[in-house]
Amino acid sequence: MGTKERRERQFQEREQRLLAAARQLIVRDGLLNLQMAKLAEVSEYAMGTLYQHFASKEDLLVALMTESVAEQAALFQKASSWKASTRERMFAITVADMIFVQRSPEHFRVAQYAHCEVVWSAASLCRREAHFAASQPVCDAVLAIVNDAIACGDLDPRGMRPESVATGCWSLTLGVHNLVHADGLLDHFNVHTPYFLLARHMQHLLNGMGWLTLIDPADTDALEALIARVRTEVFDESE
Amino acid sequence: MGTKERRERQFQEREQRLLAAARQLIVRDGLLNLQMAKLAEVSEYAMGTLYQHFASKEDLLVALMTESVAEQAALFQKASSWKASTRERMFAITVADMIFVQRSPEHFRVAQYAHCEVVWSAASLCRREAHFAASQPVCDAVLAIVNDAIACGDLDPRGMRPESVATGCWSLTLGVHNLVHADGLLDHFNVHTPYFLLARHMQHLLNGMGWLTLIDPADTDALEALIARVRTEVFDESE
DNA sequence: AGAAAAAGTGAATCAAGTTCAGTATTCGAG
DNA sequence: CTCGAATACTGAACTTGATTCACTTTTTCT
Repeated sequence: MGTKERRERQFQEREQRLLAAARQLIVRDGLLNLQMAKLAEVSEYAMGTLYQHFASKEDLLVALMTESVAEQAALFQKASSWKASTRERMFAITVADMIFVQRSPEHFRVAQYAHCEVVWSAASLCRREAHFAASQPVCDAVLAIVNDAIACGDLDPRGMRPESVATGCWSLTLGVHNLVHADGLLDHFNVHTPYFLLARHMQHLLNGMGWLTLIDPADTDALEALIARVRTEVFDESE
Repeated sequence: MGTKERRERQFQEREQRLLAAARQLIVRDGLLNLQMAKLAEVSEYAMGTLYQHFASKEDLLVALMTESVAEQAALFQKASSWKASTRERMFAITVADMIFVQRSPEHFRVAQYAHCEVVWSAASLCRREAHFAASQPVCDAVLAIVNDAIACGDLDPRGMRPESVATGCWSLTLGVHNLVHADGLLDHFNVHTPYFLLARHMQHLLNGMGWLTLIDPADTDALEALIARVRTEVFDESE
């Protein structure tokens, strides 16, 4: 009989509901004010029940981040399998990230926090492993593009392994996310459209690697147009 | 009489001793295990005395980060005022960062954590302002190079403000720091010399911006040599 | 010297995460 | 359908560690 299976499924469903409730609380009150007791209250479960799902508060945060990463992976997949040149597909990854940040504004704050030693090491091993597993498709989507580019001659890696190529793009993106989320840092520094700037610097980086077809990063109109095109063509987004 | 002044000076000295003790505790036991009670014990002051200096534990962490930033600023100054081409000076900033991470391995973990909303917003306003103030020389050192490069024609910003140029380099660097400190992420991703890779990607980025004199990032021997040269020539480091 | 002010102390308080003994529900055999 | 076992759920009690504040000690200044 499927009793066991049904139980398992209901357990998973509840976990999703808990995560959704936690996410809502974070969006509403901020990460700082997330409390297990409040989560228990709004989700209408007892404390003990929460702890059936999450070994600790930190565990919950890692789970939350992992859930978001699955969404990110879906966007990256779309970018990766777009029928376009490898250079355009790589750029589409950056656009995917821009869209992701827009759709899940809380994700990056959670991820930044959850990646800190303090939180990460307090999460259970299996959550951490699940997070790695969920991140794999994200990596794969990017690596597929890099490999295609090398295979078709768009990119001469000149001794770099595909992972090393990808790490450059990844770092640049991650760095911008960090700056954006560090309080009023960028305002203080007079940078007001960080993600457009990311797009431009990504083009600098790709040009610098010699990834064909080179484009002119200074042509901001063309860059805007490209972003808009990717948004509609790959992600069915208007605006 | 200088009673007030002496008091003030002794208070500052004690604060430095407290920060040093906290840093030692973090290095020894990890950020996770930093406890105010332990700090009180090793520094031989009472709890209440600690709280004369730091409004909260978070406040202490921000203070710790600010202290490190001053050290970073000193390294960046050296790089910025090096008598060399603007391109070389800009690259020296990256090397300064590599040295900084080496010298203060705990800094980045603390900074990553302290920049999270959870910690940052729990620190006192004046600590946060002090942190901005301490960061200013770091920004200035980089901006000076960008401005010089524009002035002497090494770099055509093509519509970017100097801050935007700097933000690209900053993001790339910050992103690498993040990846390095995210547990076993890079190992898992098969990247084993992240800071050398950073150097290479920085050259890609600078080349991509058209920052003269262009160099060949694929010539890893030359890159190693350049790093070594900057280390000895600018920072009096052997090895 | 001695009163007032300032600085220092650490036990008590408080907040929030975590546990677990007790209660309720579900399951499956008879 | 009933009942005992197994499983799940509950929330009050416990624990940990940050923070406070009534009290003590030291310093200052007349």
